[in-house]
Amino acid sequence: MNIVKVIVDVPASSIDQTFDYKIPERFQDIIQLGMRVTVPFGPRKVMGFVVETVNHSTFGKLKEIIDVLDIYPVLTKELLDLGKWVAQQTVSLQITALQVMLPQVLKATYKKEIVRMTSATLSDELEQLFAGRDVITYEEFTASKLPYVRLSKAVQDGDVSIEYLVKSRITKKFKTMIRPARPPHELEESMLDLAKNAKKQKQLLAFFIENPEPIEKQKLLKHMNTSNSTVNILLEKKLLDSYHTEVYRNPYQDSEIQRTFALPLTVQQAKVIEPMKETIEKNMHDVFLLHGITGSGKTEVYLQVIQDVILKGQEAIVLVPEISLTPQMVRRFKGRFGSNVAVMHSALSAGEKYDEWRRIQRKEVQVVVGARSAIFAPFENIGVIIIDEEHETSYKQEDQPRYHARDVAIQRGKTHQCPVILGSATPTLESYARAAKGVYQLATLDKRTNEKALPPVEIVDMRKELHAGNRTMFSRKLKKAIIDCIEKGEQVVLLLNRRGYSTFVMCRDCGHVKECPHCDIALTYHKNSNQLKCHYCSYEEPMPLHCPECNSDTIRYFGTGTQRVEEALTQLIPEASVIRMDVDTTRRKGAHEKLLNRFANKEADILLGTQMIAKGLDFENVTLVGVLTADSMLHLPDFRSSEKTFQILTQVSGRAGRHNLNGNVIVQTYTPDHYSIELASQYDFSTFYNTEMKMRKAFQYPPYFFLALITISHVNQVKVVQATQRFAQLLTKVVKDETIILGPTPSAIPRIKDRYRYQCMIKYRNEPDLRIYLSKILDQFSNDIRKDDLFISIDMQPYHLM
DNA sequence: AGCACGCCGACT
DNA sequence: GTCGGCGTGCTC
Repeated sequence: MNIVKVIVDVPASSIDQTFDYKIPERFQDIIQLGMRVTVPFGPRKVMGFVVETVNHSTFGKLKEIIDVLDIYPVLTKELLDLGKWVAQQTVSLQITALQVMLPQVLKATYKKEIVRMTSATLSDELEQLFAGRDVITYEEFTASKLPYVRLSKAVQDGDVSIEYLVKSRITKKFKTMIRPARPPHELEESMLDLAKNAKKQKQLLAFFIENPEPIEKQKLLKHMNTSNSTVNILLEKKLLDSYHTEVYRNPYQDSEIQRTFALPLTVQQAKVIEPMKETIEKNMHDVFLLHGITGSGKTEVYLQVIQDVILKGQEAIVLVPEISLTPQMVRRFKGRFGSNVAVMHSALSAGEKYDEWRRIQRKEVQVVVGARSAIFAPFENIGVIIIDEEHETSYKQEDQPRYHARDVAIQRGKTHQCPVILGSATPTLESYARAAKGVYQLATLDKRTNEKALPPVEIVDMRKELHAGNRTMFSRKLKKAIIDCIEKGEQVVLLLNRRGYSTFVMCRDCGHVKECPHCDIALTYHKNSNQLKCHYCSYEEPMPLHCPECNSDTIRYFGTGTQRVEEALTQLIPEASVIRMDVDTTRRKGAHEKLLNRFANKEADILLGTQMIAKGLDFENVTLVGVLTADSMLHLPDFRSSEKTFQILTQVSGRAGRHNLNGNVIVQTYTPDHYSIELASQYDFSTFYNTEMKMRKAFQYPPYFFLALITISHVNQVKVVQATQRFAQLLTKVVKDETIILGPTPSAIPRIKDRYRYQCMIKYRNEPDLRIYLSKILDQFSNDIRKDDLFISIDMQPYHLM
């Protein structure tokens, strides 16, 4: 085995294959599958992953590996294979699929340097540039505006050389440890030799005689109430010894979390958990769809399943949507499994993520709780994979590789022969349909653990409010309920379903709406800065005083941002104190938790927010949940809009009356008869499922059809239309007759950053080779992509049709 | 993707 | 002759 096959870090479709390299003698015993290496690639030097070791190559003139970047492989054989699978499934590049499995710090960065190779005098220009140094950066050369030929000439003459550097961004954190340098009895002897007044030194030695184990310097100083100098004296006398050791950054201070133990299960929970445990016991793969209403104790089921897996010596992956990965949630897992848990969360710093990842890699933990990308945790003996809130759209990655964590989970479940548990109060139609067909095992929890009924939901018809002369965004009923609630000393959660709504600016005289000059989308008004901003590019401009069209001064902003609701709320109910949660108030790290803590401590009567307040929050004093505009997302051009509306209403309703107090839910809408709103108010999932399935069937959408979305963009509109047309035609030739190809149609946002966007939708039932067709067609466009700046994106099973 | 190489046209 | 611009082809 002296040859390796390497996937190099060059994201281009023509490079999406392995390249063979010889292993030089010095790396023979070191190199392993899944390690990162640097290799020569043309004139450059790039990072690559070793994906195979072989004895011979069909390629003639092999180059040698330059360097090995890892001591331990960063990817297992399983993950290498999984990377290939992900790339195939999502029609993306293998290198992108492998990169996404690793923490950011392991991604290589490249630098070029120009190194002086001779002591002889260089040309005047170069001497000036080097200014006495031996090495300059390539950027310095570019900035000097010297012709490139001067450099290439000097390289040819051997006067200078261009060095390609591959750097990694790893940072490690160290701490100083102190330990006795001699055995206790020798320390005791030394203690007698110390000066009489050396009280602190004696105390320190006494401490180490009692506790000979190494201790962190910081802790020692604090514990002994002494200073650095005392320790230093003892270090100099060689009585103590100090050394550095690496510390993992621990974003959650474990010690403060109280341990919890398995709760007694309800009859339903016990019944549901049985087949799961059996599957784990027998090392079998199966997919369970755990359909459990809010408060039915899904988490306890997860915890006890994981407990079994740990006892078996296996590992567990738990996926949680980004927004519900709150400290509350983390505490539940750390409380049960202590430091045996790693947490993977996007709010962690790059260094923290790397540390958590290494704890997994080194098998220092058996459980990982994390958002989407935690599905790639480098465990080797997985016993269960759990996906909580299975319906959450954040499990689908929006950029390449556009994978869905659920699909990856099932793939890994198959290789590890372990169960996958999908949990939700409102499963996706896709999953529920599979459960109905018997592909997944359906497990139902329809009783709450506290035996309390779900809070009653009241629908308020906002059209009637308007007719009755109420022009505010609060119905009379909701207003009264809020006041009553606050009077009783209880709290309110208000959901502003803002998607599809934003604060756009319109002239009341002529109806002119301010749009972004680079994107076909209305600008959004930001009150703090009094600026109009585009949410798709970085464009911004000051809020105009007069309409640019008719010069009228009646230009105003419309829509219901959380800021406006807050203002209206304080006007309507001045005595209420409000905490507002949206992207603006939660941008800062930790802000999210702070706001929630303030609300939990009853520092405010009302928590007002967007989607992010609908998930998993549990406040015992909340008895009223209000939804201001239930139907705001219903009119979006998205075939899942009914499903999403049903989900969010069900989720947020579950926030009321979770404990001793009884809850109430008020839902305001302009379309009270819509089935998603009506059925959500009755918590009737199965009727919703049946109704929605009929719609999906009629309109040929998932789960009856699979989707693939091709989006093509270019600055020239004609070119985009032509390219999209051609793509559709090429595809039509190869697919089955029953497969539907729609388009070219302009995308929902027809222009972003001055690029026109057209798309083509593929609806299919059975096209085993579709991905191959797509990549072949993509190859036919390679010239346009490379030279003409054409951009083509392929999204299999898209979530957003934009 | 990046880089070299080669050809061409423009400019000194 | 010198330089930049751009099309082409290659990367184990």
